[in-house]
Amino acid sequence: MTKELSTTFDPAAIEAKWYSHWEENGSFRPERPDAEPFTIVNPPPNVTGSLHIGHALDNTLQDIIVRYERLRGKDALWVVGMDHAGIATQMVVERQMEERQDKRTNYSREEFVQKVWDWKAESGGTITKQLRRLGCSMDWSREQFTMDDHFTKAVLKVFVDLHKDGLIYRDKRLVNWDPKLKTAISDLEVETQDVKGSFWTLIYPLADGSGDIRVSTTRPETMLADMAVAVHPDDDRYKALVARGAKVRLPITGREIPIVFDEHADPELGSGAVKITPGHDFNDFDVGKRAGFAPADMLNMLDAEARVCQVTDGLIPEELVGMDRFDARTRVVAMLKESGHLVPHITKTKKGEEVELDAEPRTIPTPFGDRGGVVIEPWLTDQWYVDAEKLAERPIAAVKSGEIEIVPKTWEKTFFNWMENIQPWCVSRQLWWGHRIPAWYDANGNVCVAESEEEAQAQAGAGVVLTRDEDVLDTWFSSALWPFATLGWPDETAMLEKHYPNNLLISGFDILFFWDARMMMMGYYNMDARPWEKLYLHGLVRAADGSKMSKSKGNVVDPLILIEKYGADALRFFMASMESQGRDIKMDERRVEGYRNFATKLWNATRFCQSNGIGASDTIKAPEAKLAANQWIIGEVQQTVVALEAAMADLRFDAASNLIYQFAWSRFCDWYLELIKPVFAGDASSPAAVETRAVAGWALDQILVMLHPFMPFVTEELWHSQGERSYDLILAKWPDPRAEVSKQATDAIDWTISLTTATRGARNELGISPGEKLPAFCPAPSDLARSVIERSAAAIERLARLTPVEFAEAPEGAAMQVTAGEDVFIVPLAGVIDIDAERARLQKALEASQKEAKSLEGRLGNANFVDRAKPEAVEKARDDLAHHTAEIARNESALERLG
RNA sequence: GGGCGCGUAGCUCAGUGGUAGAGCACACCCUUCACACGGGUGGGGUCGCAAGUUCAAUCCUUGCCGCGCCCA
Repeated sequence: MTKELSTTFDPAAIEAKWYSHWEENGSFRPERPDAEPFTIVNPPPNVTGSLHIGHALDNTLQDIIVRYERLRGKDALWVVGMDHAGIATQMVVERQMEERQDKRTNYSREEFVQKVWDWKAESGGTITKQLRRLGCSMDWSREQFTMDDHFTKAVLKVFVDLHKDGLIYRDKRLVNWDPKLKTAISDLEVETQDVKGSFWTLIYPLADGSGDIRVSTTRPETMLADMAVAVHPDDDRYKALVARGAKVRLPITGREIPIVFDEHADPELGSGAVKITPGHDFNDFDVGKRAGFAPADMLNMLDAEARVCQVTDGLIPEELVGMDRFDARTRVVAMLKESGHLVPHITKTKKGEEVELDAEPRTIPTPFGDRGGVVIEPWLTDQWYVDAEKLAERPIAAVKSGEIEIVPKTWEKTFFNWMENIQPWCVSRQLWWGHRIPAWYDANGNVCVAESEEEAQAQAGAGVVLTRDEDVLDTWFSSALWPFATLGWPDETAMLEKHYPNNLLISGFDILFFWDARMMMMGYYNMDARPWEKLYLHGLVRAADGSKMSKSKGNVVDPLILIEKYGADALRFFMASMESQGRDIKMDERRVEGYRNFATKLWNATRFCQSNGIGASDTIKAPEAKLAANQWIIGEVQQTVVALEAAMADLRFDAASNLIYQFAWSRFCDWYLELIKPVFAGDASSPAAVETRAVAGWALDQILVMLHPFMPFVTEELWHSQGERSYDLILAKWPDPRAEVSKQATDAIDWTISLTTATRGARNELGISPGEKLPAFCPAPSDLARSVIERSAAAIERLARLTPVEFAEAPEGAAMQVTAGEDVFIVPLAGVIDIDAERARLQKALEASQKEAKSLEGRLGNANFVDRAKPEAVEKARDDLAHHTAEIARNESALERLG
């Protein structure tokens, strides 16, 4: 029994109902122990996060794939969970504390961490509810969190293993330091932005008073910790100075520093000499090391908040100590100017007047922390580093050999470029929220790395007092374990056995390095196998004007609002149909609206079916069909399934969604339903009506199944509205028509369609009412035309609105002419027709054919073409020419008849 | 500076070595018994520019112009 549908489709009314139905019934991961596994892990959203449009895209694509594979009978597992997001989460909780005039350091570490857990319990994980709104069918029963106990166990093991293998080590070197968050961050978390700045030139007097040397810098305050001046070894200007061991006496501090040779100095740039501050600049650090300074001896003039602190030689004037780095810059420049150690920059105004500036204005590429948003300070500290270069070897080889496929392939170059030039990965963070580093130190600074304090103690020996490392690990260190730690690793579980390697990963290209590449490294290292077979990278969702969406610009589009307006199905379909490989998606709300209309169209088509007794089909195989229209739609279903499967195999979401859209609307609704209407006008129990109800019900079911991955809600609702079902659509069987369709039948329908279209066009141009039924004459019908008209006069009457059609010469008089295939129909319209309009119409068609024919003749007359082109191309040209030649004749005789 | 991508109808986008398509928008017609969130018909594009390869280029090659992103 079908269930009557309301006349309008209201997405909101059905979405919540079906989602909870599926979830409560365990439909997202039914028991399929013997089925082939299909596994995909969801990029774990931050526990602090809420659903933005990028998540909507990413998760829609994954859900389409998972629902598709589930329908195809696989044991489809979509792993879901959240990331503890060290910095972001700690920031959220600290900000809340600030609002209450409270701060983290008012609490012990344990107390603070407990507060974070409290926060998570209360307000974390908003996004998990929102993913449900989108219809995502992940396995919530196994929801994961990167701070779960078993995850912590995995993280500790990886750290200890890497340490044992020498792939993780502690080192003193410059790191990217975020003075706002007071933690180290990795290279990837630094964003370089161009900032308007200045380029100052300083005068450094030689210590022996014999002259001076000039250096230029964008960061003059660092001169307080300068340890050398470098010049190029081939720079003749300075060879003598270096040879006699000349030294520089720095202004302000009075420190005496050497002049050294180093390739880093560029003779072409300014004076060719550069100041060297090994403790505060990445290049200078290397120069300093080459000049013989040990990292431990490098001067450090900034504290964790980037305020000036006293250096070990105590030469910074007291008035500067405690100053913020930018205030110190201003002050140092003023002091240098005052003492005559600043070279003014002379420039001309637009009017040509000379002016003197303290510095040359310049655009400076400046590093910013992606979280804290402040300028990053290269800072000398002890941190833990992962030997990324070593871990990158197998992922590089895997992508090269095709063991891991990156889709679209264009990303491979970017991947190799980064992986082949990878730097050590700084993994320690000076935070409290996260996986605490499993390293313990004795009083002398000796380190023991172990999975537990007991083991560390055992390593150190009884009685030795150990202190645990205060730092936590980079959040990406733990999320890199996601493809296997979520399956139970390091325990050897059945889940792990069955679902690792995963089949596919879908992520935005923006986390290719942060996450995807690191999953590859960790997958090979810990599992000795690729994390997934395929990596699909999609683009960004941009604002309607093509700009990046950002809160500060105020141009973000909230996916939940779109869902409320148009329904989750419409938003999902939009995402899928816009997702072509290698391109960003520009937001276009009109399109979302269009896909809402599509859902409504399908809804109404189903209502039509119901009103004609077309209900749920009970067969996967196509029903037996004799009628041409029924055979035709079965053939169309077959073709659509094949094309859809091909598109899905290639991860062409746009092609896949457009195929099902076109089939449902342009084939099923526009033609098939119209073609079968006459069948229901007669005896409802006739064999034709019985057959048609069976085929129509079956075809509609196939649409629902094929569309389900894209529009899960409306399809499930319609599925059940069609009658009793032995299973929900989410767990239905993928189409498998297995039918033979006669060419005669499909030709008949194709011909009917072309006759209908031609007649409508002619009527429209001649201003004849579209509904008016007209008699027609077909003096020389083809076999096809004769059989269609004899068998399906009702369809011709209804669609082309031609009746009766006589196989005879048309009477004399004004008439319009339409053609279908090679058949000519003459429709007498004496007294009604506008002869000039018909003449113009025929003339236009004649000219179009003449133009085509001329071009084809030209091509066929070219011996080069006939000899060298592919035979199919030549044959097609000949067929086309024959067709156009016949068209010309038909139009000419029609014009003749008009006189 | 290096790398990548894009430029096709008014807009958002597909596409193929054989003279171009979709959705929306637009124009006209239709309140026909599923649907006006609809039906029908139509207009609209020297496929960024130039050269080359080819019988044939929107598609392949090179250069240029414009736009965007990533890395240094």
